[in-house]
Amino acid sequence: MNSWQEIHDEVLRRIHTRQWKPGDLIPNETDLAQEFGCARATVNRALRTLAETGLLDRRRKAGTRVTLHPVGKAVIEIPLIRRDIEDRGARYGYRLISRQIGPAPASIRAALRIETGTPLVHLLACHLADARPYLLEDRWINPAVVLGAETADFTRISANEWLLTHAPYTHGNLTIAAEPLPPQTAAALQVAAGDAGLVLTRTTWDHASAVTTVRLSHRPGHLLHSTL
Amino acid sequence: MNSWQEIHDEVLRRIHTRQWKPGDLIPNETDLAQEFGCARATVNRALRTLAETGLLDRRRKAGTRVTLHPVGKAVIEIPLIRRDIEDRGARYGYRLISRQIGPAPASIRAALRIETGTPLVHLLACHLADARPYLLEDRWINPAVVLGAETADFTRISANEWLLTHAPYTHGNLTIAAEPLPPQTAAALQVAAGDAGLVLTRTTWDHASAVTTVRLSHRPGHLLHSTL
DNA sequence: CAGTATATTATGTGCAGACATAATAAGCCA
DNA sequence: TGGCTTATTATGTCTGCACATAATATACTG
Repeated sequence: MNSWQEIHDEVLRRIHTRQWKPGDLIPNETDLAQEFGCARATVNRALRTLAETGLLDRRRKAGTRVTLHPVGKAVIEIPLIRRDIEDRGARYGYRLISRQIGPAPASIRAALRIETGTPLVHLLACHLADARPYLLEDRWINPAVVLGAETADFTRISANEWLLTHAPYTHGNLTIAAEPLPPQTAAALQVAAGDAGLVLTRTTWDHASAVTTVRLSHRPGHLLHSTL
Repeated sequence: MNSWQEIHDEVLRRIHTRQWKPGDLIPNETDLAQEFGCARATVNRALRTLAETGLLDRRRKAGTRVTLHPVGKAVIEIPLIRRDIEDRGARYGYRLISRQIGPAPASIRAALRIETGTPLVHLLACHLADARPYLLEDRWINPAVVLGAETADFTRISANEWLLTHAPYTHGNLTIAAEPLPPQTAAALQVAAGDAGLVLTRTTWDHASAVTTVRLSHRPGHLLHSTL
């Protein structure tokens, strides 16, 4: 027992078998290192990893205890839409519906924390799986931050793909909602208006500057999948 | 520059400023350690962390390169429902609607990979925020794995809460869908049938044994939030 | 020239020791 | 007793070194 993985698994076993119950204080790193016959750094790596997954609570001086109410963390991977579709075994297709440059409505300006009058690039595009509408991309790009956004040819390459290589971001946020699809969206997806669709809204930032905000509307029945 | 965080940030900066572009091979750990004036282990920690977030691709002997198409990873935290509601500043309430023990329908048996005839505990309960329905919990528990599930008093404590301290799990999965809420669900949530609701379905396992599967139906308009 | 054995190389990990840091406990003084 | 200072303790991290492991490049052999 001298690899951090083995120690990780052993500690996990003790938590699962309730040898160490939620709320319990577990032995300190030095003692565990002695028990397992390894260096303290090795124990540290194992416990740190478990703390990152939320199973352990660690505080200097206070010690390490088993988390009382662990919060499950589901990681949702958000791949390139092309990849997403191809990974499902379908042929990828893309069609630009509209492209405009001009001022944005208040809701978009608020999301991007941008001043009135700043012109944005607005794109509406449909991603197809086996020639059937798969999802609608409604995107606003801040050309003041993303150089070349005004001149890029979005009829050939999707903004989703173009931005990945032309507009790095430092952070962002994502909201997931179930919404009755509005008429225009439903029409583009070739479904009935008002059907329940999964809508992801994502806004990304480069430090303090808003890069882009996008609203991805999926067809009714679409599932988002993740492991715990 | 001798902490792994500083090195992490500096490497991140070089990726963001495109000093190192997607697909580029970056210097090896030994060289970076020399450049930054620190130990190789320190560089390793920084690069390993970046690789975990998906920004770097590392392979033995082949070296480290900037990921060509980084996959965004959104972490969705799934807290105890009580906490979720209380964190939103509302008063938590809970009401058990029904409790039955018996055989499960085929769809549930399939999800849990359980044989015909195995009796399961079936619960239907409503979680309230400020006395208003917040979400409906439709749960099936495998009492062969979860000791005490048949006798626990679910009128006082929600299964959501009880299981957390009585039924540890090793892994599980989660699917997120937008669905028109069926009449019974809508009635329990006091909304119109057919409205678009966000439905999370979660199944958890203890090694090879299914622990429980649950369907959480949110009120229309509910948002799931996450950072990138 | 094809196929296999061997060397090389970059990352992955372990160890012992040291110091840093945060949080608590103990001691002290008014 | 209340509030401040000081010791103690567990985790956090860095260093220098060693060896393990995987993937690739090179040399060799039939």
